[in-house]
Amino acid sequence: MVDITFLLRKYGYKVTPQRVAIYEMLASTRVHPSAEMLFQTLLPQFPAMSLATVYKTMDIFKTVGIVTVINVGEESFRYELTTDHHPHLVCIRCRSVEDAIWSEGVDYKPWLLRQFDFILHTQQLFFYGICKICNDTEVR
Amino acid sequence: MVDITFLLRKYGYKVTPQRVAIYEMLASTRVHPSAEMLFQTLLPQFPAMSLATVYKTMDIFKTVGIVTVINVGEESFRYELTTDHHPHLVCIRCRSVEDAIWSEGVDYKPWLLRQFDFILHTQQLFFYGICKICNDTEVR
DNA sequence: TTGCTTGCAAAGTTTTTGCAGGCGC
DNA sequence: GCGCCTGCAAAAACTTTGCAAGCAA
Repeated sequence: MVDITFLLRKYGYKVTPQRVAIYEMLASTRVHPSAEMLFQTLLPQFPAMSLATVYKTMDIFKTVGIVTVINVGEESFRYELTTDHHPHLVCIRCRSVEDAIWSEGVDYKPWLLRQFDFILHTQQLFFYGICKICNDTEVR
Repeated sequence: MVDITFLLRKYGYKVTPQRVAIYEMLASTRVHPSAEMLFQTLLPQFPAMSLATVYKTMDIFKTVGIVTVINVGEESFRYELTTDHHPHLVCIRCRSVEDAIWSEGVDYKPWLLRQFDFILHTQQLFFYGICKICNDTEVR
């Protein structure tokens, strides 16, 4: 957990209610919201809020490094607070995106360097399939 | 290698020069082109061609299963002919996307089912970093 | 007060859709 | 000849940008 107020100031950005609210929104959800989802969720709290503010805030959060952008093949991007690397489980039926715990994660860095002279910075693993809930509620 | 003529007919689609050319384009490159790249490359051959045709053809190819869509975090999607699963090496400097040979690939299917009740259909692994060429030509 | 931020609106990108003429079969 | 395809243009969806007023510091 990051002190968003401290972090923004540290990088020379001003602390505004919108930015704090967007951060708290991201910190309290596991759905990997899109800009539109964030916007809709915050609208009751900030009736005059603009989508542009969400995008501009995402830019700052990306710059500061606390937000990671993911794209699971939809039209729009989704955002999550940056954490240790973990794969995403994307349900091809309900479009949910969940985090997978990656304790048995493989370190591909040496392999990539040896085989392809490729210097690994980050990685994104997406698994597409049917999630537990969809499988349970399947029409049989 | 697929007989695109046969395949299109099999699914009730007509065989047009554009569709064949797009297929051959995909079969002869390793750059994972976007719709725009395909369009620009085919323009000399089909001066009247439209981007819409590229998109419509991609739809058909997806339906038929010979094209896989990948998104490495850019604004636009990239396309490749469907093959066995393999990770993609995305260079964060030159934006190139290369295939990695995945002989030592791990089968995550049992693990995902056991840990998350998740039924794996497909997967996408992206490794982001610096490719060999960029590393060699780096300004030191 | 200073100047970064916001919200609005307009513009920019990428992709989709509708339609009339054209071509595969 | 029939009906799917193409190319064009318009539209849709998402994101970015410019600007005037507002707020953080």
